[in-house]
Amino acid sequence: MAHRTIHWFRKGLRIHDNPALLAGLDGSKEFRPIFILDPHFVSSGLVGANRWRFLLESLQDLDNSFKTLGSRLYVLQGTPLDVLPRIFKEWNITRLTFEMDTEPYARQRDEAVCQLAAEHGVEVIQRVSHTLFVTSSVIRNNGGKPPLTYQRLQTVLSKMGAPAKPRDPPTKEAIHKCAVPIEADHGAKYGVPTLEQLGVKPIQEESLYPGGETEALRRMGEYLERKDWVCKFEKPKTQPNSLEPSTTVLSPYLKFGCLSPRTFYYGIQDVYREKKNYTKPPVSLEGQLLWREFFYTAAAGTPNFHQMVDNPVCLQLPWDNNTEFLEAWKYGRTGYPFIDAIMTQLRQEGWIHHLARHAVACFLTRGDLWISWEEGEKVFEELLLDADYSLNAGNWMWLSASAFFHQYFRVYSPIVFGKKTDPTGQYIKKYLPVLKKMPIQYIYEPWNAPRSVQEKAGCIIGQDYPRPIVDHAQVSKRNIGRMKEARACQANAKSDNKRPTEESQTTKTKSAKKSKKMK
DNA sequence: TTAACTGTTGGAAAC
DNA sequence: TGTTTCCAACAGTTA
Repeated sequence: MAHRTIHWFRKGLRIHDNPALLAGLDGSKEFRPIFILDPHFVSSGLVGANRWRFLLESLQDLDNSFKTLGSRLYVLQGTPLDVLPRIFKEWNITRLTFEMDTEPYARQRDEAVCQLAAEHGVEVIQRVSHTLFVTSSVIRNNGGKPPLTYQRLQTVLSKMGAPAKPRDPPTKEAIHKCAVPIEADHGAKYGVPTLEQLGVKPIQEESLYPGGETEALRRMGEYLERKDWVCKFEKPKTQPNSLEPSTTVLSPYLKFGCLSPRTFYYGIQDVYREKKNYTKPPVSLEGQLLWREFFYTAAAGTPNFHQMVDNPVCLQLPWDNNTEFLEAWKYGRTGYPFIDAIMTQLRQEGWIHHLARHAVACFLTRGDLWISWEEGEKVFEELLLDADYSLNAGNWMWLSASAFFHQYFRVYSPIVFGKKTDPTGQYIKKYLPVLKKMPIQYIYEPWNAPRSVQEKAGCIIGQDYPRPIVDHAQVSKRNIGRMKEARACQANAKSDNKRPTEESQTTKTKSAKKSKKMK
């Protein structure tokens, strides 16, 4: 039987290595690729202008690809649960294909969609291609629990063999034989909307990192050509504050699935095969893809991964509520130029280096402001082009020493850390032009500049640029103490919970004595 | 010539 | 994928 199929793009905005798309084309007499855009989502403020633009550019690129293959992308406006039943009927659909998504929101949505499809007699095909491995298989191979250390993940993966090889994009013939003829008013009815049409005001005039599969593959190719660089890549040695990115900036493309992780993975393997020596995970380029896999697997196997409460892997901490501090951090007004420059780059460009994320995340949470990592998670979710449920939550827990990472006394200094790779503060001057004339010996701590120096630099601290909102030396010390206390408290609670079962033979008074001793 | 002093470096430990 | 402090070792300087 020949199908009338729609392939539903959500992530996976690409035609290369797209097994669900290929499955949709197979055995179809009618085929339409769709994307569902919910305009109500625009006003939610959850997605910043830069990422909206990235998405629209990616859709435009997808539409162009289908054009050359003899079809078009159908962009439909509304919610999936409204749009899908309508087009099931209108187009007489018999089959729906899409890429598997492990995020809780997506799972819930897809479950409802599967039910809807069943009601309409529509067959559903899902394929995994957003991660290197099938997260549920990794979890199964680890005894039903997600690996919670990188080492453990590597052990489990070593038993699972290599990731599946990427699939070729569909041929023109494969599409041609089932593409529905495009109507003259396709653009008006199903075209990709512009930013203006969505009512989104751009932050930058042009995209520093344009969205789309074409740009993703170009960018990947550009970096893979630098074979020495690929083989010598060590993430901790790359710079958080270089004027141009010191890493690939492929993360937004992986987030939206403009680039297949498997295509990138095998691209890296090809380079390694040519050279004798190359770096190894976790610091290598391949290792970065495995970090992504690590957090995807952890998130897929942990309830409430994006929040502290009812999240079994997350340390429970008594964070402060402090709107004033949070706003200062969010808008780059902490008075620490290194922190403020990073937050400015994030807002303007939608991408900051991994270690820059470390610096500002540590500052917001356990280092300085003692504000919940969930607040930072929300800000990153809005502003990052590569904002990704699993990686965002996982890394925020890591940096706040709430999960995965526990050496809470390792605190980044908002003054010292940036100096190592940018002693003259070029990065700060680029993003905070108000400090352009500040002499380099004061650029990381301008409040120490004598009044005459501030005047000469045209930047009075407390007037043209804020005074530091906290004294790092003071608050970081206090926060380490709070962290120590919270961890001791939790350790006690844990052993108290365990005791009755462990010592079921002994009397209650004995265990009470013991718990007193421990304090 | 050398003991005493100063400053730098690097490694370990503490936070 | 931290930073600071402390101390020993060492080199250079001084009286």
